[in-house]
Amino acid sequence: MEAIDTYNLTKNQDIFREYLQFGLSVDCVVFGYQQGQIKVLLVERDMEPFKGNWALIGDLVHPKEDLRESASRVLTSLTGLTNIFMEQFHTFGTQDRHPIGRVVTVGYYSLVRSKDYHPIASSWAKSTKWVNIHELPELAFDHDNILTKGVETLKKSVRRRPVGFELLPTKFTLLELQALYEAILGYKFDKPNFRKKILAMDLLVPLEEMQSNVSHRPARLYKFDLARYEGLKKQGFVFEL
Amino acid sequence: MEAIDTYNLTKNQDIFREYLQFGLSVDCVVFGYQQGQIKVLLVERDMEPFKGNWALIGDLVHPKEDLRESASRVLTSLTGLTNIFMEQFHTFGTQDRHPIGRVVTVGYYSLVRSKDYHPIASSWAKSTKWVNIHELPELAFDHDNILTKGVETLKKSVRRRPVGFELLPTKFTLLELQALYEAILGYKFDKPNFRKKILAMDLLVPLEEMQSNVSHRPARLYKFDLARYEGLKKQGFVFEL
DNA sequence: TCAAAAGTGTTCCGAATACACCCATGC
DNA sequence: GCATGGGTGTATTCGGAACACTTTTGA
Repeated sequence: MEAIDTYNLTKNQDIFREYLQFGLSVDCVVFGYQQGQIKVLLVERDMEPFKGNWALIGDLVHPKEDLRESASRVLTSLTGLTNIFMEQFHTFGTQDRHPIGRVVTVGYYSLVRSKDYHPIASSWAKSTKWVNIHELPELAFDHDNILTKGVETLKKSVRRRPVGFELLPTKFTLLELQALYEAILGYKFDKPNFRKKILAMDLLVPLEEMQSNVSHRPARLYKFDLARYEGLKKQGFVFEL
Repeated sequence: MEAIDTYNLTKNQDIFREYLQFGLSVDCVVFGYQQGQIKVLLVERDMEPFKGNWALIGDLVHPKEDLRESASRVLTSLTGLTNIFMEQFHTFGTQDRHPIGRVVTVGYYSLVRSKDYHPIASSWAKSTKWVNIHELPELAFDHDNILTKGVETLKKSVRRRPVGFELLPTKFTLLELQALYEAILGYKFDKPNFRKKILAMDLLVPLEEMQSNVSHRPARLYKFDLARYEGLKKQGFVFEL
């Protein structure tokens, strides 16, 4: 097969037009943390194809819109939240992934604090729900694929970057943090060792505030020191585990 | 701004057509290792726009072609090589990245053994060359961006996965391997410790063969045991450093 | 006083680091 | 012999794993 010049088609608009036939969308794997479980936000489709099926939230990219902007719009329009952690992880572009035409989709994953989230009614979603990532219904299109890859990405990045903090309320106890990591990674940590390690990084600020109304010794609350993290990162520090 | 239903436009082909206006391309950051340096393969553009500028190798994705397939085709058509290591790393889609229209590009990076590589004449490339990643000429389009991100990706993945082996000839000495890692990461390793660590992983097979015609004690040659690596990986082993 | 979780300290082990040193070859 | 890189051994340090123990609250 002969290669087509990637970038010079001015002189041959016909060929160019032939190649300008792709649809582009973004799909977001939105993670939340509830009842000790990592969950993902799904929407129920209200139209064909895949009517009644559950799907990731996503939309076609507008012609005058950057990718990230588009993903951000999708998230905001459905959750009402702005400034959400969001990162591109993979692009899916097999020919047959969309029944209507050639649509390539860019996958983003994002992390939201469940308490901040209040779903917004939308023309394109019948309903939404949070689903445990191990108890998924069948998903529309190739969204199973996308979701699987998104979960893999989360698992990898969570040990290398303090993304875990995005899922908790701003004030949290060390055991809550530990439980979050355990939920994502699927294995247990030793409590004393986890504490030591995480505190040794000096990224957490102990607050005066304590838990209340718990039938056991109340735990100290901490918050994440983002500014300090940014500073350390510049000096070559890498968060790990 | 109102969200458009991502996936159901059957009933509204006009709107759908409006959104099916994207061009899609792949660009490959091809790494090679020569004279102790990590280099990247560039082509000199022979047409406008950016005529005379250097660029990454890439092409528009054909309508009936998967993404990976497309990247593979680009590589093979230019290098004659098949079965090259190749991995998607990021998708670039700002509106203005291509002067002719809205073209989104998917970035792949790949690793080739320089000795195997023999450039193939092509209609779309005037000439090609290997360039040290720290002495780059100005690049066409947003290829500087893409390249920077590709180098970052290589640096990250090289410590976590034995990608380094793809760049060396099949038989190599431990110091060659060490030098490769040093070139990629930009810092030195302690020789005894590097040896111990890499040998302890049990991924290298010592060969009977030795270096010859060197004016010092000849080093033993090793080869990478891919089968063993795949096996260990299944048992949860992670290559590191 | 008891359950339940918060929180601390200590020991042990293995891996990473830092070196010092010897070996084989070409010239 | 000597320069050059190949290759080995060891002492030390540091961080992680394991685990025992004390503390504080509500009921």
